[in-house]
Parts: sequence; C-alpha cells; structure tokens
Amino acid sequence: MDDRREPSLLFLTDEQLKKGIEAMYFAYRGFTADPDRILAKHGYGRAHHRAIHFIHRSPGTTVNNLLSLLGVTKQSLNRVLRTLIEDGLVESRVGKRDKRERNMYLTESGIELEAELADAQRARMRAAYRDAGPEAVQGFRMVLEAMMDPDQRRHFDLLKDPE
Amino acid sequence: MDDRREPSLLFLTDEQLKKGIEAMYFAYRGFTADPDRILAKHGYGRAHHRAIHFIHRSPGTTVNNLLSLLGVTKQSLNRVLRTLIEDGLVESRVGKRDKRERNMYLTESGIELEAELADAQRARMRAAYRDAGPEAVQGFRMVLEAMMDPDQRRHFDLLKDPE
DNA sequence: CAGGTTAAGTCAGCCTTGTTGACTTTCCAA
DNA sequence: TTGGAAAGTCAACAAGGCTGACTTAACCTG
Repeated sequence: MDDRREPSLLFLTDEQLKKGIEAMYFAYRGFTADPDRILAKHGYGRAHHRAIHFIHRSPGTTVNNLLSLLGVTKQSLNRVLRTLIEDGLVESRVGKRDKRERNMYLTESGIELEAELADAQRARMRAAYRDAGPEAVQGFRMVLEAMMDPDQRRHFDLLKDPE
Repeated sequence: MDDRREPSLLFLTDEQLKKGIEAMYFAYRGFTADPDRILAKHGYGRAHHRAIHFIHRSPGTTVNNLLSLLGVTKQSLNRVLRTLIEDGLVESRVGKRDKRERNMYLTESGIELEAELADAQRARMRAAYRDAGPEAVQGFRMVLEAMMDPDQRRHFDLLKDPE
C-alpha cells in the first residue's frame, strides 16, 4: 500500500473505499435508468444501446471492431445486430476493400433512436456535472480512467476526443 | 441549459458529455472485472455478490429490505439467496418479532468470500484513487452521487457512513 | 494457383439474472 | 374472528451473456 505521497488525503479506510464502491454501484444504475426506459418501449435492451452507440460513434465500423470494443462474443453481438438490421435501424454493407468485412451504419431511424438515447443520458450527465460543480468533473473523469482495465482504456482513448 | 454559474468551465459540448458517458461505461467494466473473476471460480454471478455485500453491510437485514435496496424482483433475489443458503454462505433466521420476516446473516464461509471480493474491489478502487490524486476523489464521489436516482440516493445515504 | 488464414455468420446448447403471476404463511386491525 | 395486507416461496419464461463447432467467402503468401 503505497500511501507515501499526500498521506493525509490519500489514507482511506476500508469503510471509505466501500462507500466509493457503493456509490459506483448506485450511480451506474442511475446512469442506465433513462436509456433502459426508452429501450424497453422499443423492445430492446442495453446490448442494443451499446451497438447503436458505437456504430454512431464510428460509422462504417466492422463486426470485429465492435467485438473487441464491447468485449462480448460473436454470438451475443450477432444476435443484437441481426435484430437491428431486420428492424431497419442499422445497415450492413459489404466492405469495399475487403469484401469479407461488413461495415455498419445507422439508418435514418437508427440515428433517431440514437439521438433519443443520447439526449436522455446526456441530460442526466449534464445535471450531475452541474450539481457537482466544475472541479468535480475533472476528478470524476480522472478516477474513472484510472479504474479501467488497460485494454478498455486503450479503446477509450482511441475514440476521437472532443475539440 | 443553466450554465450561468462558472460558465467557462460548465459549458460542456455534447462530445464532452459523450466522453463522460463512455468513461462511465468502460470504468464500470473495470470495476466489476475482479469480483467477476472470483465469483466465476465459485460458480456465482454479480447478483450473488450484491446480496453478499449488503448482507455483510447490514447483518440481519430482511428480504424486503434487500429488495428495495437492490431494485430487483423477489424471484431474482430469492433464487440467489436460496443458493447462498444451500451452499452455507448465508443463514436465514425466522424473524423474532414478525415471523413472516427472514433475517439474513453471513456464515463463516460467507464472511470469507465477502472479504475476498471486497479486498479485490478495494484494491482497484484504492489504485484508481491513488493514480487520480486526492482532489479527484472528492469530485468523483460528488458526480456519482449527483447521478443517482433519488431513491437510490436515499438508500446510499442510509448506509452507515465511515467515521 | 493451392493452401492456410481471416472475417463474418450460424447453429446448438448452456447459464445467470431479470421478468410476471400464483401461492402459502403470518400478522394485524376492523 | 375474519379478511386484507405483507413476507416469502415457487413455476415458468425471456434477454443476453457464454462456449464450441462449423460454413462461406475472401484474402494472401509461398
């Protein structure tokens, strides 16, 4: 336990750490609550949300790309993509250079649902940021990034940064 | 959008908010990764972890208590409790005053598994806190608390605070 | 150009964990 | 004392993870 730098502030009891853990648990439930409600109306789940989010984020992304980003198996992802394609929210195009690949794009209605989901989630995030204050936002982001596994962190960093 | 106080720091683009959302997603995966590995060895899932955690936190808690704390249905919780009781990690005692109630306690081996899970999760949390620095921890907690739904927030506040 | 590798998709089958609805036991108040 | 409400249990189902094996098509290299 390397608490040498800033000992007075960095000495955290197990109880304090436990509160942090519980905060993470309860906050994540709030974080997913709004999208969950919207998804339920459409008969979808979180898996669909994640696919929609990252296809919107990186239009033309391949199945393999999504697999490593989401850290799930082909079967799980495929089931979700298939329903999204059948429902006309996602379009799958055969790769231009490499015809084995499938490039994923959101359709008009896909973009619509993505916006509905993102608006709800951003609204909560914006409210939380506002309530917590500007300095808190920096700290929030720093701790979250430090909590990621290296693999996830790499994926996170690769998503194009704002500004 | 009420950005009147601290406008320069509180004006966040949708892109910046999106990065916050993605950070939350990736961080939560890291957050659960260590316990998931331990649980898998024992043939359990996250639901078991949550039950164990909150029974340890509030020994003697009732099923109803756990239900509102965890926000799941009776059956989901019951299934988990049943296996934990069968496996001898949790003990269920008929309520003293109200015999309809069941008071839950961790057994010796329940306490053992709880410690293993908590140690792993605390280690990651401690490392993240250390990497992010002391000021970041405050901000992290503030944003998380602001992100909870009021119900969840109430439950969170009721859990006895350290010190 | 033959053969191995890779991307994607599929099938079968499993598990956890969420759901609803019906049911018992127990308590309490009219 | 009885009828409703509350606590807990159970049956059955669905979503969405997982593994492993397999096919098809395209690519690439010796």
